[in-house]
Amino acid sequence: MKYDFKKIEGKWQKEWEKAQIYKAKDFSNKKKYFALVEFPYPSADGLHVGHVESYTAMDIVARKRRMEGYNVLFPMGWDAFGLPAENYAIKTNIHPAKTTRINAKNYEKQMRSLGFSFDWSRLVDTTDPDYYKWTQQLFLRFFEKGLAYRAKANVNWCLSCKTALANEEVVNGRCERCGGEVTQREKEQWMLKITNYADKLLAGLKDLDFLQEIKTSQINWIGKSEGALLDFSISNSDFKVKVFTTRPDTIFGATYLVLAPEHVLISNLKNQISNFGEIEEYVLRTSKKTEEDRLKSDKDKTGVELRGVFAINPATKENIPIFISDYVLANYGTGAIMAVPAHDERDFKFANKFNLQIKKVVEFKDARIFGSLKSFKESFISEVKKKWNFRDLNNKEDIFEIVSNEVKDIFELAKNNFNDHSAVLWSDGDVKQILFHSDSGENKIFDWSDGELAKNARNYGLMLGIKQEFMGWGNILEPYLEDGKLINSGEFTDLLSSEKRWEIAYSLNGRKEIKYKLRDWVFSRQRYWGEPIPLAYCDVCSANVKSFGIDPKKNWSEGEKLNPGWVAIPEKNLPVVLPSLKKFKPGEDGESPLAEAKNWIWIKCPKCGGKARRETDTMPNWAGSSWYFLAYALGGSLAYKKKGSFWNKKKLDYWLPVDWYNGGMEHVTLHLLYSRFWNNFLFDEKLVSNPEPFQKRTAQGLILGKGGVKMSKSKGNVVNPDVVSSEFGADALRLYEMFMGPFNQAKVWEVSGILGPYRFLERVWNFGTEMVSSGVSDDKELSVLVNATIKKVSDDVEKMAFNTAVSSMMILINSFYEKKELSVNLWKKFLLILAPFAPHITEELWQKTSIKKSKKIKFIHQEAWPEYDEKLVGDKTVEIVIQVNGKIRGTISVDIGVSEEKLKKQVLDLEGVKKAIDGKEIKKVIFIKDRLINFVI
RNA sequence: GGGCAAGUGGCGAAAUGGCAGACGCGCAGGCUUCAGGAGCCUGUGAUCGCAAGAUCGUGAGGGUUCAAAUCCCUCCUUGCCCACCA
Repeated sequence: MKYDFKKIEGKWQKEWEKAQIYKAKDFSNKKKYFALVEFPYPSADGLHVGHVESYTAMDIVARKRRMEGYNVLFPMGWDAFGLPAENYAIKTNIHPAKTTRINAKNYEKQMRSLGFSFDWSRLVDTTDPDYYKWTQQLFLRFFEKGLAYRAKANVNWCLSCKTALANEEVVNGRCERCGGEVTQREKEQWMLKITNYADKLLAGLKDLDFLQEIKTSQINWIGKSEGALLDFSISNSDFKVKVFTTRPDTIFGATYLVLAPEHVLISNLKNQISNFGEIEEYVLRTSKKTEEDRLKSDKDKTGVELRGVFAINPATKENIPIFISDYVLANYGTGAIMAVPAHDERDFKFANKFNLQIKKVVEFKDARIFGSLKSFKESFISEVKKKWNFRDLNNKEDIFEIVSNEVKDIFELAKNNFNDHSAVLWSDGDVKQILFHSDSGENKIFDWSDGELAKNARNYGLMLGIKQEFMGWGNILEPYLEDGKLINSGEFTDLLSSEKRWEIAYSLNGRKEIKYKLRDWVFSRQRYWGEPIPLAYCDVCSANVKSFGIDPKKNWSEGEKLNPGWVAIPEKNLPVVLPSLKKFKPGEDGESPLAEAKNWIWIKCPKCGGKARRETDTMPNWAGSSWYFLAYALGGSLAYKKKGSFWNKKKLDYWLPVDWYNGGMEHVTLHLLYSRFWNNFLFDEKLVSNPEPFQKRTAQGLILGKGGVKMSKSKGNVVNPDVVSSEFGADALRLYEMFMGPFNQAKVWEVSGILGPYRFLERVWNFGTEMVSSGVSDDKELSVLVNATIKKVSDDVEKMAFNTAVSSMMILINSFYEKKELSVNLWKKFLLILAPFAPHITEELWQKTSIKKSKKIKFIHQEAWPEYDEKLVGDKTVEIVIQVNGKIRGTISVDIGVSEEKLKKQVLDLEGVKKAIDGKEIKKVIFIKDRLINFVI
């Protein structure tokens, strides 16, 4: 009988669907397991092979968990708001809701045909008004608690289209559509105060089982840094400049200040600045700078000095110049820095360009001693290696380095151990000496604090890449960025910079301050195809809030107090449904397309009954995906479409947190951070019981097209999973994607690669239909191998080492073929471990074997995951490697657990070993039980 | 410029201190077949050798170790993410 995957796959997909075996039950005696994959944006192109990779992996996990007796929730949905649907609508005038519906249907069909065990009854769709009603309601919570506020933020602005652009629409600083120039333009927008949660989002990571690189990217994005705020007075003025620095210990080396071009001090000091015209011009120029220009000017720092004014360094009391430059950002820290060119790379570059004083205030704590290997006798090298941290720097001159503060001892040792080459040893530490053994046989010691002598020493042939500042002469060539010993620092001189960092700050009336790179989340988009922001603006209420201040009788929420005039649409009027429009294009003046819906905009103010205008901006894509996992737990569309209360904390408590979340590496910063932020906030609002939504998070590697490049329509290298599965079957496609390579690494799609897994399935089919019979009893060797494979596959799935799991099953079927027959018992175990990977073929073959069916259990996917017998995993005998001096001279097969003595006798009698040892004395024997024996001669 | 990965046969890769190249693709040969982009079997890192076997071999160089693809140092290359974050 031929392996007819088309017939088999369709048949079982229908049967499973009929029996509803993947439906998750709220509450159960079984332990729950929530397996989550990122829900896709249903594009017109259909499913991508990258989706298939992620879904197959988690499908395997979900199926295995069910077999292990868990109550599993493995849901799917549509993250359907987005730019492509909107752009398509602009082009064709077809409503995005319609295209979305068609695309989603196609996605569902494709996913079903691949046999994923999703619980389709819980499907969610972010563009469903019944869904985004809750997205809006949750947003209003942020608003009511004062976590949403209006502020000016930059948007990408196309000068020729006169519209705001999404980041995706800006390509190399130009508009994707018309190729016009893109600049930044300020616009008032809604912001979410994610920075309030910066600390929680950082601390919360600690106990989570995320891949380390994912944690790192979250940590870096939050970017916590601890610094000091310090005041610099301005000479002849009452104004002060506050600077933020992480290195207050270097303040004695602060030789100038730099302000961001937007800094208020500039206008405050207008009358005292003699070159104000020049300053104004610079400010104007930088404000016009596009992203592109800034990239170009990366290397070359620009700036202008504020002439006529000076700041006073609070540590040295010296007058220092003030500059403005766009390398200082207005919206980080205080928008002003103290520049320490000797110890900061950017300040160093700037100082060199403008010829400013560079003052060194920190130096290396230990001595760093360099020498040339050729200069010293073996005895010196071996002695030094024993006592100190010796590193061979592997320059052509064989330079080594020792980091130590025992310079004197090392020099003492060196004196007596010269070769007769010219010898070199130098140090930049406490003992500033150079030992030198000249060609004429003379030993000389130079004190290098004496610049002249040291220069002479150099002429003897000492220059082997010595950095000049180590020698204590000449200019500083590069800044020293690390901690070390303070110099030129008043009372703190000779103390350690790391220990005195805060003391120095406090002594100058500074205070500690924690800053984050993380900025508040710009939550407005000037777009049609997103959730309307459920707020309205009312002039009367604005005046009321402002004039009454905080009047408790008026019942103003925090958000309404924070944003005078802005009032929430009441819950009973949600959802605020997107009005249908004729034109979807963003407005010419930077307004959202919704501003064109004249009938929709004007409403009765929910607060005072007057005239109010709706917010016309919509929410960003990230909104709907910030809580979709909660919607699944709450029952999905069936639940949110039903009247009555959708939010059910008992269900959330049961299912959350997500036990395992897998998705793309491209979403491990923003989406992950945003959804953790929402969940943390909902926890504070007592709407959920865990601050952290995801217990474990992993990521798959990209699947690339030919030549290792990203798959894209324009390159014509997109692989359609439908085409592959109609030729080789869903099981073969699933297996191939798991077999391709390490799950978390980027992999290149190779058409011919699928043949291996396909042939494997054919072999499984042929063996199962022809060579398994009830008359055969368990073969001993095969029992052992089946056991080992169960263990291997069980472990590998947990590690996401799917490629080696598949290969171990290939090895197993190859061994079955070698024996030419197999017992039903072992065959069933094999089918069970293969079932999560290839659900259809295993179901068909399972049904063909003589199995007991019960009312409850009809399918292989309802059976229990096979256990392995630890005693049967290994063989009774084991191959031991025999080495002589680390080289392999043979192997020997012995009983497991054999002792060193016994093995030694046996091994030394072997011809090959005798020959290798050649009668020499055995100095040492290394014996690793059941692994290896190594004779050192 | 910064951060994070990764470099192993003709190719995808395995081995995370203990027999480098499992498993698969491709290739070569054999069996079977009217036929095959089918199935089964055998071989397949390089060099030398009829063979047994020997030597070399995991981006380059060095170090630690009885033993290194694996750990440490320096450098090179590629990919991804981020752009002056004090």
